[in-house]
Amino acid sequence: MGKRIVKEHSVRKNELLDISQQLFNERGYEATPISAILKAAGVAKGTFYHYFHSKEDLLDCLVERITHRILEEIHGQICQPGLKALERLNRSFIASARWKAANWDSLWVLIRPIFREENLPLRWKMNRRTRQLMVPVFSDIIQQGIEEGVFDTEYPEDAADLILGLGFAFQESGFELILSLREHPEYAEIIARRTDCYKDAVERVLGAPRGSLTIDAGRSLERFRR
Amino acid sequence: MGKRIVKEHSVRKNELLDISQQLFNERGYEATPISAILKAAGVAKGTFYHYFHSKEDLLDCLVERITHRILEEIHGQICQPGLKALERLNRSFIASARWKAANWDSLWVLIRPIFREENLPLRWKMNRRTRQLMVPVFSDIIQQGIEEGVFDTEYPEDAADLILGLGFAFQESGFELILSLREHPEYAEIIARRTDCYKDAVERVLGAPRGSLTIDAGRSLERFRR
DNA sequence: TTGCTACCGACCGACGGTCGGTCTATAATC
DNA sequence: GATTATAGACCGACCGTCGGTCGGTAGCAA
Repeated sequence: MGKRIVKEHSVRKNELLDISQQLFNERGYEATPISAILKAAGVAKGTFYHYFHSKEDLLDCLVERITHRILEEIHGQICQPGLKALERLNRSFIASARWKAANWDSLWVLIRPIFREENLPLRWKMNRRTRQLMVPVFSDIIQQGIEEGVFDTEYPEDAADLILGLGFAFQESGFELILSLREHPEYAEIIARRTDCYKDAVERVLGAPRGSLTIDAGRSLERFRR
Repeated sequence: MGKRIVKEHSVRKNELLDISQQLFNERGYEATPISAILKAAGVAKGTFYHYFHSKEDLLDCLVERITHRILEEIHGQICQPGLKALERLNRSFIASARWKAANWDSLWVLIRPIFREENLPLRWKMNRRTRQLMVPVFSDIIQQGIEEGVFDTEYPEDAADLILGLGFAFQESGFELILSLREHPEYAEIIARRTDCYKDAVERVLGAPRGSLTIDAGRSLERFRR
């Protein structure tokens, strides 16, 4: 008979989310049985289902939490009035990169499995949700940029969606390279080139002047090399 | 005691692949237990594992088969010598669309679940593999286009990858719209606009002249309306 | 005392995967 | 041509694990 420890609803829920996130990072979503979460949390099966309808519901909650944190990070950076569109766009790239860097730091050893195939559902849901949340933001920036005369595109909203899609596509193909960076250090060059290409593509899609954007994957890549 | 029907290796394997593909289309990959495949094929558990290492191995085989069929379709269209780069690119878009149209026709009623979330693994693997197979093809075309002076980009290979990624991103965001086309016929306009936007984006990324590409999602969309 | 909610854990059906073994078509041997 | 040997196609009972259920219990507040 396990001892009964009562906690406030939100406390326990966040506890379960924390543990799940960590385990998913370590082993992957599908490879992590609920039982492992229960054991790590010191909680019974029924308790889990008191907080989540299903395993997938847990994943959804996790995605919601993570994406909102990212969004807040970005919002904080670009919401100051008086910023030019280009500056806001660049800042959002930086904020996103910084968030990733911060989290990758705390995870580091655990990070690799995230990119491995088994975490596809998590990554996909995150991308999807991020897109939903970010399209209005980007759309707004692009609109502003058009008015400022630095961007040239017909439909800001669609352009926003395309850019985000482009980002994820870049990310996906980049992961494979990043993962094999240890065995093939020369890939670093390819990644750098590809990032440049991505930056260029975004500029072109937005009709922005060449070199007006700043995207550095370099920083966050350094730590993968060792 | 089931009767024992012996067939040639490749025959039985393709039979299993056909049945699996259909069932996956109908119910989704995860929601289709191996037992259902066995029942539909009139075959025992052991037989299945005689042909496939695991359920995921089956999925991989399926993806391999499908992607190669698409690639053949495209290859057949663009391999004729004497074609200009623009023509080859446009033809590959058309071939891809035609292949989809042909297959969507034969499935039609069954198509919706393919786009639903549960078939993510299949779609993702298909995209990934398609990208691997298509990058050299596109890269080649882009290289030719640069030499012909119609394209302007620094790294053909990276551009090819980005374009393909862009296509999948476009696809992903488009699916949601397509699925809700019945309830909201007005979305057709949005889809058309977005397709135009996508076409424009590809042109820009390639540095191709405006309006030089032809991508019609319209045709294949018509049948979704009813 | 009552009632609400966090919590428990035995239990279930379904699923992916294993395994020892059987049947059959073809080739080798006499 | 009959007999035996070999390979591999095929079988289905069985297993461990997983996601999910359910009837009930402990703690706390009114």
